[in-house]
Amino acid sequence: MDTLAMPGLRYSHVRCCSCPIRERAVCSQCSAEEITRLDAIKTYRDYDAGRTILNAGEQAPVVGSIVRGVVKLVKMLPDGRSQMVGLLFAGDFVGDPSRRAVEFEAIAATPVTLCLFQREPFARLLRETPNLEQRLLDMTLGELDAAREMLLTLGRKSAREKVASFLLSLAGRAPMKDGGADVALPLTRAEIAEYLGLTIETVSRQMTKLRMEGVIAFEDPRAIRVPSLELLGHAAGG
Amino acid sequence: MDTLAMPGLRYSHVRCCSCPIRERAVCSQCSAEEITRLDAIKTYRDYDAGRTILNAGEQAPVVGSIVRGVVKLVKMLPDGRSQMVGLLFAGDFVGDPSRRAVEFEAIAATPVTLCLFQREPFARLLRETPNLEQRLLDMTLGELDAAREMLLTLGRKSAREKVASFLLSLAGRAPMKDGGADVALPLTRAEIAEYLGLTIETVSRQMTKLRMEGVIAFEDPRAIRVPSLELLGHAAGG
DNA sequence: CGTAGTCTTGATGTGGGTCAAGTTGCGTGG
DNA sequence: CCACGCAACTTGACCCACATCAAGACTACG
Repeated sequence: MDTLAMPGLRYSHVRCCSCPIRERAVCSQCSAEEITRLDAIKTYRDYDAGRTILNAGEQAPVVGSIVRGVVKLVKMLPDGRSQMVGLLFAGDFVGDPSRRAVEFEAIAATPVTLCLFQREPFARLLRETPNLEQRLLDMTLGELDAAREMLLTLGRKSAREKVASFLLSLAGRAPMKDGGADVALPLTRAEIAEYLGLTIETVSRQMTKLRMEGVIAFEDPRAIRVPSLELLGHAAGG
Repeated sequence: MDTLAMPGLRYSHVRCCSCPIRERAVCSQCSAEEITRLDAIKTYRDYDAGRTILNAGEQAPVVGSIVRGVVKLVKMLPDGRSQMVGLLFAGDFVGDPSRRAVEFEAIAATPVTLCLFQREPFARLLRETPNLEQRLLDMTLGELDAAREMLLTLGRKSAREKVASFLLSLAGRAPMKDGGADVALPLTRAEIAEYLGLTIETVSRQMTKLRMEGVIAFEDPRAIRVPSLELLGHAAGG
């Protein structure tokens, strides 16, 4: 397969020791010897924003760690309605190493670099490497917690609280500057709506309202400043 | 502690080999020798319906398998709004063996029997027993899938579809009788509403409507008959 | 300079929440 | 045995938050 001929799908190589997610990815608890074994079966791959990484219903041929960028997990109903069911960042793990087929699409929301493993060899290594399996279990429990937090948000929060909650979760990852946070939004309004179970228009209106009230300030439509995390947290419903 | 003095909290003992969830619980992949080690640290405990098993915010002292009954996981907002974020059945695992504090309450929705382990000894055994850890990872991935399915339901489905989806998921566990399913509802209307992000009244109205249309039939308020899973599936939005 | 994508804003409609009343079934006590 | 209280459930009337429909502003790009 001539990958150079495929737009938005490029390969590159990085040694694990200089990998930006070495400290927090699924491999973070591995010994030097274990890292060597992982190194032997890994591939780096780049995806353009919008590109599909895994298809719903298929048994994914690969799993991997996000080295850079944001990946969204999207579920669809037969009539076309869609709901984002996960949002993954650098260090997070994509795919299911057991035989199970994923029941959602994984799509690059921004330009993404993955550290990919063939599913089968990785699953075998997983079984032989407790450090790897323990870390994956821990990360999966973390994902489960995050999904449950989203259930509360989708089930019980108002549109205003949903938008504030989303911005707050991003602010938690953003660089702080004199008491506030500068947040670059990795998602379009349509994607935020898809994430929060709302429409584009409602998201836009709530962001405008939060801006009017001074809870957030806009640099441009895709970048906000949060002067007080506490204030935003209050708008998020506690 | 004199447990006999505590109403709704009784101890009993069952040998693992005659345990009803031996084939599907977290211990299902364990060897006879590993089961012996689990047996040494396990306790059976009964809970009356409504009793709290784990408190939100606490580092749970125990984890365990559901031997019998239904456990609900509930998250609360500071102002009192609450959302069920999980519904667990016989064989399912309750609690987080890693140090993380659970961020929800686990409550017995029906009379429940748990096979309990002290968290620390179990976590240690987990690290030394790949069969146990692999099974727990697999079960956790299953829970994550279920949570993501609920995200789609809460985010995008109508009240009618939500109720139908809930009944359909129960029908999947219920005994079949000539093409249909007889479903005993383990939850009150209030709990169903808490699960689906609705109010009691809306749940009641949608159930009435589904009954009028012949999608379901009532034995009594807590038991329904589903003549056609396909019909119900259609009402659930596919 | 035109076209397309993103975002905002306004007008209107509706699904489901809120409030209120009533029914049913059950356990408790007279 | 019935009277009472309580919890679960149902049903109706009304209302509002958010969806829908529509239009327009802004930017990026060929």
